[in-house]
Amino acid sequence: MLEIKNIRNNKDEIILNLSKRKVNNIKSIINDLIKLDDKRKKIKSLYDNLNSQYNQSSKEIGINIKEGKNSKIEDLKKQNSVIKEDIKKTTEDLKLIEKEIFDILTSIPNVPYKNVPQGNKQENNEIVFESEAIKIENKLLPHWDLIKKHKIIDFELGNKITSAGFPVYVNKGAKLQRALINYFLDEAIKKGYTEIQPPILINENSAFGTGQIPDKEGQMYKIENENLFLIPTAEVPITNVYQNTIIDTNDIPIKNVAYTPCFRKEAGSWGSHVRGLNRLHQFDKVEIVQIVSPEKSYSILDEMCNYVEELLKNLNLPYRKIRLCSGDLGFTSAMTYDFEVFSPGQKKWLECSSVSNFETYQSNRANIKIKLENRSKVLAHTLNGSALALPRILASIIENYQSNNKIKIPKVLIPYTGFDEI
RNA sequence: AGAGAGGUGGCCGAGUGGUCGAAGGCGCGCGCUUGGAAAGCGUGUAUACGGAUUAAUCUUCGUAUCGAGGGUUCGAAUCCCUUCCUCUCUGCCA
Repeated sequence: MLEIKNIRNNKDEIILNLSKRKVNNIKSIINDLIKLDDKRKKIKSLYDNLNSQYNQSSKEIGINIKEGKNSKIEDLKKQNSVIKEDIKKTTEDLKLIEKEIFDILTSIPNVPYKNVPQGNKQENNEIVFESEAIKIENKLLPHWDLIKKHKIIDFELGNKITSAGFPVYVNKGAKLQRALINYFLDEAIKKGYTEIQPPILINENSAFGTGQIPDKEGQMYKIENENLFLIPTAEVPITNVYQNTIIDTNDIPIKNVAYTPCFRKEAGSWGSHVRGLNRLHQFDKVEIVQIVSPEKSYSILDEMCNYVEELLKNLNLPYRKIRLCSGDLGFTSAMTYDFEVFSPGQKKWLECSSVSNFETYQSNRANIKIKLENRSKVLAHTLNGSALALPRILASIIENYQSNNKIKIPKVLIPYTGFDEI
C-alpha cells in the first residue's frame, strides 16, 4: 500500500510512473485521494479539539467534586453532554473517511520503478540475458514422457488421493526433489541467509501484510471456519515474521531463507501449458527474503538476482533473465526480474524464479520499520525471490539431462542424491 | 475439548474509577566522574495521527492507544459484555 504522505510529496512522479500500468484514471484517483486526505486532516483536528475540551471539563468536574462545588458540576456535565454529541458525529466522520482512504490506497498497485520498461505485452518484457547453447533436437522428449518412463513422478496417483495438480514424487524422483531442496537451502545459508521453517498456514492479517488480500484472495486455498489460508509462497510467513516491528539499523539487512510447499488454486488455468510439471496446485519452493534500508534495496535486488543466476549456472541449465514490463509486474512489486529455464522437450521457456523489490509497499501494510541513528523511523524495503521453485527446474533438468535411456543428475546434486543417474 | 488463572512500555512489575502514557526495577542512549573500565551520579528512553516548526529529520503542543472490539460513567489500565491469545491442571494425541 502506498503511503499517503509520499503521494502528497511526490504526486507528479507517482502519477507518471503509475500510468505505466493499466490503471484507469490514475490522475483523478490520486487527486481525489489528496482531497480526501485534506478533508481527513480537518476532521482529525476537529476531533482532537473536541476531545481536548471534553477531557478538560471532565478534569474540572473531578476537581470540583473534591472541593465540594456542586453547582458548577451540573453546568460542566451539561456542557459535556453537548460536546459528546459532536464527538460522536466527528468520530463517525473520521472513521468513514479513513476507511474510504484506506480502500482507495489498497486498490492502487505499487509504483513501477523508473527503469521498468513500459508495456502490456509479452514482447515489452526486456530480455537481459539469454544462454547460448540451447539444445533443439526433435528427439528430445518432454518431461511428462520421461517421468512416466522412469516412474519418478505419478500424476494419476495424485489424482486418486487428492486431485489434479497434486503429483506424487516416487523413488528417485522423491530423492531428487529432496536433494534440490537441500542444495538450495545450503547454498543460501552459505550466502548468509538464515534458515526459517515457518507455518504453512497464515492468518488474514499476514495475507494482508504482503498483499495477497484483498487482491489475490481467490488464488489461495482457505481453511473453512478457521480464517486461515494455505501459503501461496513462503514470502508471506517469512516477511510477516517482522510485521509490526521496528528493526534496529544495526540488524539490517535481514536475510532469511525458507523451504515450504506452496499452494495455489490457479483458477482459470487450463490447456497444454499446465501439462506435467508446468503448473501445479502444490509445489515446493525455496524462497529468499531480505528486509533492507531503502537506499540499498536496488543493489540488493541485483545481489539476489546474481545469486539466482549462480544457482542456474551451477545446475548447468539454459536460462534467461527478464526484466518485467509494467503490464506484467505483480500488483505489489515495484520491479521484478523473472528467470526462465529452457525446456527442450517442450521447446519453450519456463519461469522458475521471480525476484522482486516491493520497496515500502509491503512494509507499509505490515508495518515494518527501521530505526535510524538519528532516532527517526523509516519504512523498510522488502524483497524476495524464488531460489528456486522446484517443479520447472525439475522439468528442465529431466529434459536437458536426458540421454539414451537415462537421465543424468547435475554434478552439484550428486552429493545430495547419492546417485548420478536415473 | 473441560476447569481455573492471566494478558500493562524493550523486559520485569505496581496500579480496582479522577490530572496515569502509566510508580519502581532491569536493560539501553547521552553527559559527568576515571589514565581506561567498572561502580557511582545526573539525564533521557513507546507508537500512530493532527497542529506549529523544518528542505527533511529533530523538537514542541494536542489527540488516541494498558491484547482487540463494544458498553457503563462527567471521567476507565481499573467496572460490565464479546472476542483473541498465554499459562496451570484434566482429557486426547504425533
